[in-house]
Amino acid sequence: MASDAQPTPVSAKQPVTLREVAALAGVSVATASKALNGQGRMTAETRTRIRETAQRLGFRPNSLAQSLLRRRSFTVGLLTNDTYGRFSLPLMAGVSDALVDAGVSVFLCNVEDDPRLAQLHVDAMLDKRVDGIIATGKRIDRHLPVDLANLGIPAIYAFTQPDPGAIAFVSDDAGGARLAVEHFCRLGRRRIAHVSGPASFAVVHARAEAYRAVLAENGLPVMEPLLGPWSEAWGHEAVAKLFDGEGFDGTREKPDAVFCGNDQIARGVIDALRERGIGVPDEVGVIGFDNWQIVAEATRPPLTSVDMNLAALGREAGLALLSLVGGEPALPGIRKLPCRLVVRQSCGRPPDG
Amino acid sequence: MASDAQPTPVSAKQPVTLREVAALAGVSVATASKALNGQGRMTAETRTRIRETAQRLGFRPNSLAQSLLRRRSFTVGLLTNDTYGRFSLPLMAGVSDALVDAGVSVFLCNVEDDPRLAQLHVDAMLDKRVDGIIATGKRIDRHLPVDLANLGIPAIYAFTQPDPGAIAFVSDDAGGARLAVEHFCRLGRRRIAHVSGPASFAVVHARAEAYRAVLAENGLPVMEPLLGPWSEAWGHEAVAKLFDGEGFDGTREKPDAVFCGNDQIARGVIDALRERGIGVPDEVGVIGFDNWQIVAEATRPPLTSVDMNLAALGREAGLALLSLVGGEPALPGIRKLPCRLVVRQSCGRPPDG
DNA sequence: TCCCTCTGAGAAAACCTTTTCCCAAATCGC
DNA sequence: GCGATTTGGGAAAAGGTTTTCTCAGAGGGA
Repeated sequence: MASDAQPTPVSAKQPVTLREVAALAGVSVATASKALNGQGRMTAETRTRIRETAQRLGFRPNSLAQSLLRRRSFTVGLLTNDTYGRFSLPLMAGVSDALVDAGVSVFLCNVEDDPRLAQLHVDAMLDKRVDGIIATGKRIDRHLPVDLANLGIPAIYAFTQPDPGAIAFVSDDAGGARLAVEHFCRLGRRRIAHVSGPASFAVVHARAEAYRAVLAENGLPVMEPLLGPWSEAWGHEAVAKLFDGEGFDGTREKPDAVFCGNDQIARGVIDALRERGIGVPDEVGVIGFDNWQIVAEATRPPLTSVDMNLAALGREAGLALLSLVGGEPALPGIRKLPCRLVVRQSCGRPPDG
Repeated sequence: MASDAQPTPVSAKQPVTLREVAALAGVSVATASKALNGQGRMTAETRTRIRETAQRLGFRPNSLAQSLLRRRSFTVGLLTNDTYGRFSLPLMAGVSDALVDAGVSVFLCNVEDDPRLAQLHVDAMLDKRVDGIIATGKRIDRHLPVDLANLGIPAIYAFTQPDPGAIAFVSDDAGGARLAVEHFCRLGRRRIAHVSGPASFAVVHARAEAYRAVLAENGLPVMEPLLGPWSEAWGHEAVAKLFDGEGFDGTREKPDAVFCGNDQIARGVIDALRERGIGVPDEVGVIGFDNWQIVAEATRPPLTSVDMNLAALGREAGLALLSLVGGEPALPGIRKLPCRLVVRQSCGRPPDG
């Protein structure tokens, strides 16, 4: 059939087994296995002959058989309830990146918020003997609808509420807010407002706390954060409240900076300011949160925003799971990963730029 | 240890094997297997005793062992190069949905546009004996950087360029464009412009063709489509060209409708029209493409848009792969799935609404 | 020459389940 | 009561790999 000096292996319809390699090389499967894995003792000649035979046949070991024997499948499950969201994408990419380098494949499990579906997926993962599970979500303060605590395999939580005693990676929202507000301070802004999302989100409070703290540290007036939906429309509305209302801190002064809870709100704020003829960033600086690139770059002017480094967060989670699977001990707890400020043009330039 | 009338099985650290079930039930593994699978012949009493034992121990068969034996892993690989995009998400969710119902798990393979990475993933899938592969992308007219043709397992393409002789599911872009333009016609719009993406995209031409065809069928003037980047900024620019330029079809008449190649362009168009004081939808109707919900709902007024039904497309792809894996024959070729028009407020109400 | 040690390689068990074949006991027909 | 069939259940192979144990032969020392 195939010429016997074939350089590239034919991709066989039926995968070639170790037994076939061994037969063709004239040795036992045991010897063939050892030759290919660098184990055992044999003549160099035997080893290379077996290796060449394997190469020629395009032999690749059956992972299923290996996994069965080793009790390690080099596979993990990735649970998410953020199917349509933009948070899970970079997160998943980060996880996947970290794992593919270690030869570990990732099962994608979209569980929505359905406990039945979640349990279905978890059971399937367990049956397929995944080495571990990573749980990710769209909200830091919400549980996935399934318990991952006593599965007998390690679990890591990323950007979702962990079970007690587990290991979780989340963004440092307070730190991110600090980054934004301190940047405004450095730029000389004095009346910094905060427009954020619904009070039911934990991150809203974390960011608001940090906002207050930084202003206090800098001796600047604090305006009670304006809370509403995570939408452009709310950004518009908030501008009306900020600029038609009582003004800042009881005085009649208007804000010269707005720190927004996400980029959609920021987009609404910027559009509303423009419609009022208020210059951004000259009269009012705006900073968003999430660094949703496609939105941040489409605002006029392009939006400065806090990036949660979700891909990096995913990487960390992946690496942590790997080390857990490898048997290394790790302390439970929540690890907050720093955000970074992506400066574009909506906040103004540094004075000594 | 555990009380022997335990209703919910303890999730054992070490998964319990069939051998243990058999031992506890006082039968051989063969009998135990047959009892649980409804095979073989035995007393009803024996069968229920074995089943209850399995239940009590929380026995779940090891998929690895089953797969090894059956030569079927109930697992498929999902290749994508659209990590950060919004197209792959609904697509992947659709695929996942279709497969999870059949008890099939999905390996997520993010290959970017890196042939090395793609080959790495494909090899890993093959080693893990996936039953099939689904290839998805962010562009209908681009290949994934790897050849899926002679792998010995079935492959289905969804929203990406297939290998010749393969089965692919794509959106019917021409049909989608038809939907939009015909809707404008029904609403009585007479001077319908088309602002779309770069000429390097196949869909741009498909949609432009359909645009021309519908206008011709209705005896309406055709304006050469305006091509540019897929961005809001281009939408702004295009409005300038449309409303400052020569006007429609050589006359000085301005468009009363704009069909846009995606929702971002449409958003730019609507914003630009508002800034010029041109009423949407009263003076000019606007329809977008992609139905990117978060954008479409944030425009003022909310954007009517063509939806490619990507989740349904993913479902179809998943089901097709399943039937291929099941051994059912299928004709190669490209299946175009219909789009649907999601009517919001940017296009105006039907005359006899 | 004899005994011991090393070397190269194979046999077999293990991982866990499914399935085919087989066997002993029980039942049936007459 | 005897041969034929059915019934209930077990033994073993298969799936592909890894690893431990074993063993035959070769070489070395005395």
